[in-house]
Amino acid sequence: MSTRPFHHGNLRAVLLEQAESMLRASGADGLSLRELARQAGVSHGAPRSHFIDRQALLDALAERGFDRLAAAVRSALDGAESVRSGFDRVAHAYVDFAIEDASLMELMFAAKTSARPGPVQDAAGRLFGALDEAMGASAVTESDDGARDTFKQLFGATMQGIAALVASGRIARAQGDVLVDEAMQMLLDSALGLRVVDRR
Amino acid sequence: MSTRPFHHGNLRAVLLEQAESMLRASGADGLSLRELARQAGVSHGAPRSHFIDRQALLDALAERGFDRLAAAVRSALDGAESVRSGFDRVAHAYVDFAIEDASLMELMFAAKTSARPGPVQDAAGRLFGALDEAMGASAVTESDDGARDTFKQLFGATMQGIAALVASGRIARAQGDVLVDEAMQMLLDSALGLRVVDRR
DNA sequence: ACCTGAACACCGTTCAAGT
DNA sequence: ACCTGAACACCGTTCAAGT
Repeated sequence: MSTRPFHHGNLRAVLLEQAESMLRASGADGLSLRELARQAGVSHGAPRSHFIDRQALLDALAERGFDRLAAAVRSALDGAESVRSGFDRVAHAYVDFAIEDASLMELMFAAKTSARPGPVQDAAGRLFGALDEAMGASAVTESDDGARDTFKQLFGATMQGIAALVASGRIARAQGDVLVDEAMQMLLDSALGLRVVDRR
Repeated sequence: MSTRPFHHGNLRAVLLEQAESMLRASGADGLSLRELARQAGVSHGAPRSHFIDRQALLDALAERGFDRLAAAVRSALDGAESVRSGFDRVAHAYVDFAIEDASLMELMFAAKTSARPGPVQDAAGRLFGALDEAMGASAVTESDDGARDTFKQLFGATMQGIAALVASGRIARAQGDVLVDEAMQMLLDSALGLRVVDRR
C-alpha cells in the first residue's frame, strides 16, 4: 500500500513475528536464522544486530510465549462465575494454548531455557503468578504451604501431560478436553489435604 | 585387550550405543552423524550403510527406548505384592525413566516419530501393552471401556507431566516423587467411574 | 555388503567495512 | 546504531568408487 515499514526501524519485530510462524510451521529445529533473514529481505548477518545468538532469538520467543499464556490464564479467570468454573476455564485455556502452540510450549519448558536466570525466567515467574492468582486470590485453599505447592504442581503437571498427549497425536483433541474435565474433577475432589472453598 | 571388534561387523551396534550416550549428554540437537562417525573411527559416510537418514537413527533410538521402558514397567509390576503397590511401582519406574532419559523420552513422544506407522509405533504399542497389563491383568477395573481408557490416559499424562516438570529443573526430584505418590492416591481414590479391585 | 572420500547445499557465527 | 558481505567451521545427504 502506501507506507512500507520495511528494512528500517522494526526489523526486530518483523523477525520475531516471522520466527513465531516459522516455529509453528516447522518446529524449533526448522527455525533458521538465514532463512529468517531471507524472508525479511535482509542480509544473513542482519539479525545479529537484534539477537546475538540463535538461542537469544529462541529466548525472546519463549519470553513472549510466557506472557501470552499468562494473559490467556488471566482472561480465562475473568470470565469465571464460580470457583469450579474458574479452575475449568484456566485448565482449558492452558491446555488449548499448549496444543495450538506446541513447539513454542516446548521452547518455554525446555531445560535449556528454564535453567538460566534472566528475562525468560522472569516471564515464567509472571505466568506462575497468574496461576497463583487463579488458585489463591480468586478461589482456593486454606491449607499449609506444602499442600498448596503440591496441588499447584500437580495441576500444572497434569495439564502439561494432557497437552503433550494431544500434541503428539496420541489422543484426539476432544478426548483431551474430556481428560481435562476428569482431571479437574479429580483434583478438586481429592483428599489432598487442602480445602477448596468459594469465598464469594 | 585381545579381540577388538571394531570397524567390521558391529558398526551399527556401536553407533547406537554411542548415539545413546551422546543423546544423554547433549540432547537430540547435539547428535551429529559426522561426530558419531568420528568417534567410531569410520568415515562420515559410513553410518549411511546402517541408517539412511539422521531420522532413521533417531527412530532406532526411540524404538529401543520404548522397549527398555516397557521392560522397566514389567519388572516394576513383577515386584508388587498388592494392587496399590503395583501402581506405585509402575508409576515411579515410568517417571524415573523419563527423568533419567529425558532427551530419549522427548524423542519417543515427539509428534514427528509418533505420527508415522512403522517399527517405532510398534514398539510404542508394546509399551502400552505393558501398561495395560499393569492396569488390567494384575489389578484393576471392572468398568466400561471409556472409563478405562480415560483412566489410562490420565495416568500416562500425569506421569509424563511430573517427569517433564522435574526434567526441566522446575521442581526437585524428591518433590517429583511426592507428586507421584499424591497423584497415584488421587487417581486410585477418585470417582472416575471405575472400580479398582484386588483380584488375588 | 560395507565402507571411503569428494562434492553439494545448507547452517551459525565472526568481523571488518559501509551508511 | 544498524546493516552488508566475505570468511570460517560445521552440518546432512548423495554418489561413484573401492574392497
